[in-house]
Amino acid sequence: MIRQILHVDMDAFYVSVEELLDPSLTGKAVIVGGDPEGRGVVASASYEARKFGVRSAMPLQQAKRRCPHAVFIRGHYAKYSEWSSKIHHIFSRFTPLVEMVSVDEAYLDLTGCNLLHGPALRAADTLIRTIKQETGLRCSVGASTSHVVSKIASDLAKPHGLMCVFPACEAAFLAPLPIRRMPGVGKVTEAKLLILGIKTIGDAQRRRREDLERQFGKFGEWLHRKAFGQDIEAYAWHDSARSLSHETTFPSDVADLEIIQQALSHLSQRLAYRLRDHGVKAQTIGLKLRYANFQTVSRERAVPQPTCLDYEIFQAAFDLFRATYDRRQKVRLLGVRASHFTSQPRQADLFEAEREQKMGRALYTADQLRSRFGFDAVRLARSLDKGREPSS
DNA sequence: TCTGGGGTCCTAGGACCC
DNA sequence: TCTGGGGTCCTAGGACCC
Repeated sequence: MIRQILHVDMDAFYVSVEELLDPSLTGKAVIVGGDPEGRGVVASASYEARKFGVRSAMPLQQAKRRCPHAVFIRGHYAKYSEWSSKIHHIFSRFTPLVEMVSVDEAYLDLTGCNLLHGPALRAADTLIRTIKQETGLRCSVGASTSHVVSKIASDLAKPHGLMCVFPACEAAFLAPLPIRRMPGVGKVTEAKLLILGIKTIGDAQRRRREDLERQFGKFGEWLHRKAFGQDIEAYAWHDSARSLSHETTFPSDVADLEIIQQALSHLSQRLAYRLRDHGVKAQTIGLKLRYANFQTVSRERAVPQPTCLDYEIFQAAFDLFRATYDRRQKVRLLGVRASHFTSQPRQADLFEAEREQKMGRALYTADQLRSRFGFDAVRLARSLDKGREPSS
């Protein structure tokens, strides 16, 4: 049976949701990301803003220079998730085999669904219309026999388009495209490939697999296969997260230990809250530290006992910080990461068990409040900002 | 130009064990 | 005294994606 894979990509998703929330934005240059004077980057830009050269991941200050009249919006991320669920729901009506790769992107496996939805091209067309009709959102779709090809096709179809690559045409379709079009080939890899004379996907097709493998290891073998539009596996698909993290970039670089401690505490609390929400404990806690000069270091360490407790995570993160920090430099960013999850209960002596139970009760109450009123409704002592009343 | 925040995966060296 | 080889785990860093 011939595989039928659709890749669906929402057009300017965040901006489009903002337009639904506030129709007066429609047709304007809109940039979601935050304060244009701050240190953020563009998360999503309307097509009107893109006319001025504004792109995703561009520093907001630069976007402001290119498009001074744009409306800058911080972003309503909870709303984006809601709309993402609505879209997911529509996808599920076409096939049970839906892989949401991010809030605004999914693969649909329609293999064997011909009787239900007709040929892939028709099914894709119906899908685009249904989404537009039921949500007001627009999307682009790629259709082919594999994930890579459909992904690249939907990219070329943007905005609001549909591109179908018929069976046995995959390699010929890919051949003329620049190698950078291949998902997984970024700036760095592109540069390495160019040195070897691989400018297009067709160039990669003409190399011997063994040569690519010798030069690039596992990646070389991967590239050779993908260049012909072949997927072995659908996706490296995990239903549970492998790591969770929070990080923050300060509005301006910081040397004050008090502020650093507060930030680490706040990040630890957010992280712990999410670990409990996922029902897991972390065996490894990590710290990310970016200096003013953008030099970035990370440290991680296995903790004595798996944990999901605010204070223990903070302790671990702060220990790593003290062992790592170079006092001569100011800090731009701090991050805390948890990984190596276990759902196993930990062994604790009686004293520990009692303490943890008390702690657990307090945190349970805090979590309840947070899920109703938002994370910052409850703050533990260390991250209470000086001179500011806690919000509850 | 001045570089977010949340993730995943891969590589490579060293420790450690058999 | 000089010296294996393989396997796995841990940690740090980096490329990439949205």
